[in-house]
Amino acid sequence: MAPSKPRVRFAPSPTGYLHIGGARTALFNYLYAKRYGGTFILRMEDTDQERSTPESVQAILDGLDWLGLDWDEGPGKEDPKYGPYFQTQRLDTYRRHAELLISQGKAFRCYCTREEITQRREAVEKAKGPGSYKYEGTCHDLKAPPPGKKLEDAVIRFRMPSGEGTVSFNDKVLGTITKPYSDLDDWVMMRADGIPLYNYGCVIDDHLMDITLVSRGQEHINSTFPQLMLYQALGWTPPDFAHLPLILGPDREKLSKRKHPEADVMLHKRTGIMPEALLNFVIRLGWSHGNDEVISREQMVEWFDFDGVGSTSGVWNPEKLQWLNQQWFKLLPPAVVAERLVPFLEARGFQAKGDARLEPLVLALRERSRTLEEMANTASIYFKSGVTLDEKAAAKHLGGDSLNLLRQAREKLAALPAWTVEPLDGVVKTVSEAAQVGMGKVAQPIRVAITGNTTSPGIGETLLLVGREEALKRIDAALARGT
RNA sequence: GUCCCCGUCGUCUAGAGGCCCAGGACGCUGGCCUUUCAAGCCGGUAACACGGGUUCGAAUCCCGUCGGGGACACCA
Repeated sequence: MAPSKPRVRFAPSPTGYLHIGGARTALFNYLYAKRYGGTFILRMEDTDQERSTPESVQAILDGLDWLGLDWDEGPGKEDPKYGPYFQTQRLDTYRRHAELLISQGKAFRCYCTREEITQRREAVEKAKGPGSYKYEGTCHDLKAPPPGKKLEDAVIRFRMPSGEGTVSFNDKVLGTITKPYSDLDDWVMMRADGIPLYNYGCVIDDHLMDITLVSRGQEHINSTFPQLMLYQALGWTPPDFAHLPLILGPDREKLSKRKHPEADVMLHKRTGIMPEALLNFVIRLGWSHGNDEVISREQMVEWFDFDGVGSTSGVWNPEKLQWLNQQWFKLLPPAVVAERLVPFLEARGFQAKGDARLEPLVLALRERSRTLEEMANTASIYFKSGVTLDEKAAAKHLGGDSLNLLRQAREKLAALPAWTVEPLDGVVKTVSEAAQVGMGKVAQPIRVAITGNTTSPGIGETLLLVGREEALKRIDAALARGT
């Protein structure tokens, strides 16, 4: 059903970090391209001179890189046929097409100043009449600059066809959407300085780059109509469109950089969410495949299509994100998780790289942690020297009889030929059986002594992770403290 | 204000006229397991916005109401 070789794109404007909505748009486009053997293009819409920065370009590249969303064409992967993928490097092209449209009477130069337009708009809005402001057509039929104005002062406006008419398109997720000409007006395509505006540059590029399907957020639905008018004026066949449902913040408003810190993709990297989990979470916001929840990259590629995309906006759900992260802890090879954990450990001042305990540590903690940050936090007691005892825990488990049991366990532990899980756990068993008490009576004092607290992985595992020397040292400290 | 989109458990969703007095997942919660905490397993909680139609039959189709969101720039 899909075009045999779709060409899709992700076209962010580099005005800040890569945000979640953008990441999901990129994901969907990426998956669609992969699924149908097409091409995924990255195009930088850097025409906003005030806000675009090289740092933002880098931030977006870094974000996509972290998520593993690699592009086939774009910055660093130029294709000679399509030219540069930064809009500011394509200015000639926009100018050329604008001149063509002017010569055909499909666009015109407008000399109204920004101030004048703003004034008129405000007047209309104040009047509280029905409808919103529409350009009055002041410069519609000018053949030359009016007195006191120069050709270079003019912006270029699109000329809406006169008369009745409607524009419509069949959206791949929303179905047919129609709008009457009367809702549209002569919009600005290009500023006097030759910088194209979104609706203009976007169309020119999408067509010239042979884009077959434009998938973007639903906030762009209304801009599709003027864009369609442009395709028509240029005599070009428009691509297909697929408008994605929005992602909402906890306040149920569109997830935005301004109001929602969680909109920053890299924030999640910093808090220890893994890309597999973030992608998994984000794809389930607005797309589903039956009852599947935990979905791998391979399955996404195999299953994704726009017919699975829903039309209702989804609310950001941090609990589910964390749950998914834990699922991925358990799905990924321990070595991979360990590698990702290292920077978090190092940030806490531990020399973790190359430590042989890393993988056992992941194995022990992945069922008890939802983020790498959390894992690193609970891991810190295995890297520190010595331990601070929790008062309540010590009071409960390091008194009288418990101390005796701990002493017995300490002797057996010290005598062990091999410091591995089974014999370690065996000590708890032997000591408790000999003393005719439950295993908890023996395990808890040990646990408190070596971790300072009442909760940890299994005693054998914990002893192993702390290490023979350090464990005995901590037990001795606890023993000494009790006497 | 105008235009556009949307409306199934608190949240993400399955559902494309009878399989649904609505299924899964997160969360919350009861139990089991158990040397602690988790994890796991078993169970519970909770929804078709409302009102009219159409139909033998509607969460599914139509209309209206209400509610939510988005867009209305020489930003993208």
